[in-house]
Amino acid sequence: MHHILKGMRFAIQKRMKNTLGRAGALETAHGVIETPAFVAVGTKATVKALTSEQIKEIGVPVVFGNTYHLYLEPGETVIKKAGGLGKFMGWSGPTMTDSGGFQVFSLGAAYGKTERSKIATHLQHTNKLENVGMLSEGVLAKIDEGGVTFKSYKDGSTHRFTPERSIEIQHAIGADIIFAFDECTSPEAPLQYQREAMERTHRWAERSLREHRRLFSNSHELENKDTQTLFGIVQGGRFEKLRKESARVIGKMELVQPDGSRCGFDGFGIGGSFEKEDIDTVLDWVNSILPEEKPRHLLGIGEPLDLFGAVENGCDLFDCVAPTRRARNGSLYTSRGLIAIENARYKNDFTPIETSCGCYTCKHFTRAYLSHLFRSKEILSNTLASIHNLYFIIHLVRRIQETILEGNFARFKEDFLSGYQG
RNA sequence: GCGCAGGUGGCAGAGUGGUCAAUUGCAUCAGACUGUAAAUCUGACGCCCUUCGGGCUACGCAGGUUCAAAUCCUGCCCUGCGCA
Repeated sequence: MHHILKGMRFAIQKRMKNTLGRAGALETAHGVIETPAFVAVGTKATVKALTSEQIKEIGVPVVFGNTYHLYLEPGETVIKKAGGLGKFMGWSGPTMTDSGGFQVFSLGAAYGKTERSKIATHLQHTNKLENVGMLSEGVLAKIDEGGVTFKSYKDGSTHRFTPERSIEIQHAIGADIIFAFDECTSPEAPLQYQREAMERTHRWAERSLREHRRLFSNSHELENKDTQTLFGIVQGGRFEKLRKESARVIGKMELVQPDGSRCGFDGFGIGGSFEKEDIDTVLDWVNSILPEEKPRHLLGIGEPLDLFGAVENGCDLFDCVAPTRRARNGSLYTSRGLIAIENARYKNDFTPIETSCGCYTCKHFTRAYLSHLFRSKEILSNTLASIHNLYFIIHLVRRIQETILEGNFARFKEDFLSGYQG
């Protein structure tokens, strides 16, 4: 039985002048994503504190689950039996899964570090390989050529991910867009290690692609498997030479199919670690090389101010835990910058978080109420704050998309930046 | 009235002669958070001086012992429990 692989349709509708930015539309089996778009992170098949009904109302275009976490619990077979990630969580829109590559970093090199951000602000570069922490005691992830051996952060049990296993799990989970298994390195990793890791990530990318195709050709279940698409991930840290090399290798990586046709990745993830100031530069290097007709997902970024630069430098999709995590920690977005809702000054502030905001929270509740919910640790605080923050960031990116189409992105950016204190 | 237990920083509650301006939790006041080990984490928290550091006042009240007391002694005040 031979299926024609539909592949993913991505249409660029408008390109910005003098930058790499563009607006487009990405078609999935569960709906069209207008890009640029912000992807809501739903690691464990839940956008924390929100129901699928709520995320739909907020306007979330895609939900981003995590292979490692879903594999640990409830296990991919449960999700497969449920009918896939979307059905499992009662979400009818598009879904994506991360490959588990980020956990190589957060459970490996970053494990136990007070500073475990992938965004470095005060980097102390080193040339010592041991700083990567790949083999040290207590670390929960160990990397070798074949894959990564993990210890569960939950019960300490040992598990192993290979590119093939990650893809197999992602097929079972069944998201519309899945990612190749990669290694996200520490921002502190030296050039030599970054090169090693990048080259390994390239070999893993090819194995991921091969396994993805193999599972398709072996599959007797039609379902919607032939609509699942795979993104390859560009790495290379903060090094120009590596980033460009990675973009070239991943961008043109292809397999020859048994029928003679060639297939590469359906889109690209841009991963890894950055110094805050370098993000735009790195994106410019990478996106000038990646095939422009395919979508690019900037992994794990970002904050409002990061998004403008990322869009101008050619990215189409973004996911970030910031809005939901910040929300749960009482840090709320406003057009003038973040506010810490628990601060004493909001105890008697009976205005909404943002008067002009159209979200459910702002339409019904005051800062004083939110402040009270957080201070008294009421569970509703998480939900109301998450609704607001997600709405804020999703609509910010939606405005970006609209203004690109309308041709006044530059104006919108200027207006936003003039008000927002980062 | 008698017996027993006890009075410590906003609260709870450690400490029971020096290393105590005093453990810890809560509360309070700030800060952090970027492919979620995160409803988490960090810091400050008697007063004064510029940070290091230094000075001052403190463990119910008043005296005392001692080189040295939140810690020992005496008296007083107060609280809880039990007995009359």
